[in-house]
Amino acid sequence: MPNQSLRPVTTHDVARKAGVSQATVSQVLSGNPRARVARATRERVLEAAEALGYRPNILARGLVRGRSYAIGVVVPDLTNPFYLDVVTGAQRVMAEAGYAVLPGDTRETTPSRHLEALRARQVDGVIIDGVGAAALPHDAISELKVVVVDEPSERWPGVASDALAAGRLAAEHLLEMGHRGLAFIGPATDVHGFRMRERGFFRALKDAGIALPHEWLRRTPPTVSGGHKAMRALLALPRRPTAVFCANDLIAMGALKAALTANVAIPRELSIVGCDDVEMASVVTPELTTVHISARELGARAARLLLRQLEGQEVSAKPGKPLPVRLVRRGTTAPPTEGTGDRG
Amino acid sequence: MPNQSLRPVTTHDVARKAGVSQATVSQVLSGNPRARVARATRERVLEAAEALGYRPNILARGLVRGRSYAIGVVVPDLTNPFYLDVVTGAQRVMAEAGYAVLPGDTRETTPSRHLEALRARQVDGVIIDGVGAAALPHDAISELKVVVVDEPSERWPGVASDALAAGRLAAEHLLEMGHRGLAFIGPATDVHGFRMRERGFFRALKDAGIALPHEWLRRTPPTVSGGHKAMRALLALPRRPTAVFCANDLIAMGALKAALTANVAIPRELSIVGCDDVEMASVVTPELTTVHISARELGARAARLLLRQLEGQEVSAKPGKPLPVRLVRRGTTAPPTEGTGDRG
DNA sequence: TTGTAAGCGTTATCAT
DNA sequence: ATGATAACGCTTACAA
Repeated sequence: MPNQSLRPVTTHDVARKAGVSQATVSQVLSGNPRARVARATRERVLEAAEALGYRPNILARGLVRGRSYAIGVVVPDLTNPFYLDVVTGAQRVMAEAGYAVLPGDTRETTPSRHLEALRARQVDGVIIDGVGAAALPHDAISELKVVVVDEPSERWPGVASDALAAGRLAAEHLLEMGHRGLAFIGPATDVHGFRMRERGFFRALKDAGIALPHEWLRRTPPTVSGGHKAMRALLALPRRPTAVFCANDLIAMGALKAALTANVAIPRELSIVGCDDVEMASVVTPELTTVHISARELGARAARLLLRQLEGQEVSAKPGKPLPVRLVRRGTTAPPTEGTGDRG
Repeated sequence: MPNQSLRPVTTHDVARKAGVSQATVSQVLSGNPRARVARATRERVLEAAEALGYRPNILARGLVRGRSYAIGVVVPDLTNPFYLDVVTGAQRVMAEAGYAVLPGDTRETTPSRHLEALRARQVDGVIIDGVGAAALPHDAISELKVVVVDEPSERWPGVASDALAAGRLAAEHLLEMGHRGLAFIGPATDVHGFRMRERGFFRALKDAGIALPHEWLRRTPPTVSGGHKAMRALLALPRRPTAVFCANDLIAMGALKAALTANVAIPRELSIVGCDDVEMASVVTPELTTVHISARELGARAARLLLRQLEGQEVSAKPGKPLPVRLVRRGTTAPPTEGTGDRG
């Protein structure tokens, strides 16, 4: 039963027990590559540490090394499973490297304020996703290694999903099925990822020679209730679209709910496609057709990129290959039915 | 533009600028209540700090005070919105008190290992929810302030929801509607909260003089896919129940999905009630009848209790009043229909 | 009222 | 190969 006392075991305790100096203990235990310690001594130290139940004080280590071995992850909404997965993905790779992750969202605070708190904790870096990093005050992140997700930047390196393709895939799927009366629901935002999804969608429409009446472009927060409201507004219109692309699955599920509640047959009368492919997308009924984006992989990539920086490697801000996305056909899309929707 | 250099501003820098000693700066800036500093000096220090953009190094402070001002929260699965909300609730109150929260789940690690990592980070305390704290090795949490959620313990203080009532409420609702062929889907677990939900349910059945055939008691992981599988098994039985209580909403939503997929009319042929009332419960179709438990409040209470301990107050392990729960009637429950289900 | 100094648990640079 | 020793940035007696 190691460490009966209340005071945590320190290198001094280990040193005393092993009959060596504290410095030697540190050499052995800190994994210093250039540590030249006699085999026998090392053994003795290791044993003593084991026996006493020694665990290094990461704070103390951080103090002298000037790092905290912790990073922050800032997302708009942890309640959105997509962002949660980004965090989870990052957490897994950071944990392996011995880093802690401080996740936080900006629902009840501003990104700047959040960054502020993170810096007070001396985090070594941050991963920023979906909060419009470009608009951040320059000094909010000085002294910090940064990786941005889904947002090109010449200040910081970043990782991205192929958001443009996501929007295009959605549009092409609907177009191929024969839809011509297309609507879009998405947030009014400066968040690059969302803008690209939107742009991809509209470009594909344009390429197909299709225009979208302005009342079929609905702005709404990227949440379930946002999607719900937007769909209700859409359904109240004199002319209804035959299909709608939602900028994320939360919106799509809210929209689906609203449509179902209004007794609109999905997908017969109206097709819906989402984006993200969160778990719930295949739990709702009918199951949501959506564009799959691997949030965990995105988070993992961001973490690896951040790690490279933290380890002192120079990392270019030049964007790498975006994470591929793919359409997942499920139950909320079908060819438009004769006699329903917009007849031009 | 404060702090152009790369080196973070320290109390020394502030001291130099203000023309006082570093110790005085500390007195002013550390919020020491017994600090006796001349008004003029204090002003000068504050100004200098402001001008330089000083921010205290929480790690260094922690090192001398012997605390890290960080806590851990351990839950089984952050992907479950219920647990996420517990974390969020805790995070809000901890943040106000200047504490960071390190959330983590035990999907890919054991609680012990996780606690281990947390201790290495010198967290000051942990909130443990849903991972069977009772079974934790005693020394995994020595030196740590602990609050357990939904688990009575004479070692640690805790907060709890009224899980017993949750199960009972579900049963009574079904019973009142006239159901007699009742099934249960829940995890095989030693997690107290789940056991109580189950016990509350079965007690109410017993009080009503109703027994449940053993094949209608399905054990499954508390996840969507777990619920899905369990429901499929239930539907494959020669005799089907007319209603089923699921130990949480994830199970319930999986079960609902499976039933719908099998063309079982919900709620006409089969009633389903869940537990937790996560956001998605009212997004699926039909909307899930469930028992509402305020996860955020639970997390907030746990945090406040932990805070009290961290501030040195003795906190008894005696359980307080459990967080009340309430039934939310929605679309997945209805009286049993003649001619369907178990006719005894 | 202010400054000096010790020390928190480490790491890392030296002599030895 | 090992042990003093000086940081790291801060708090907190204690001395002036």
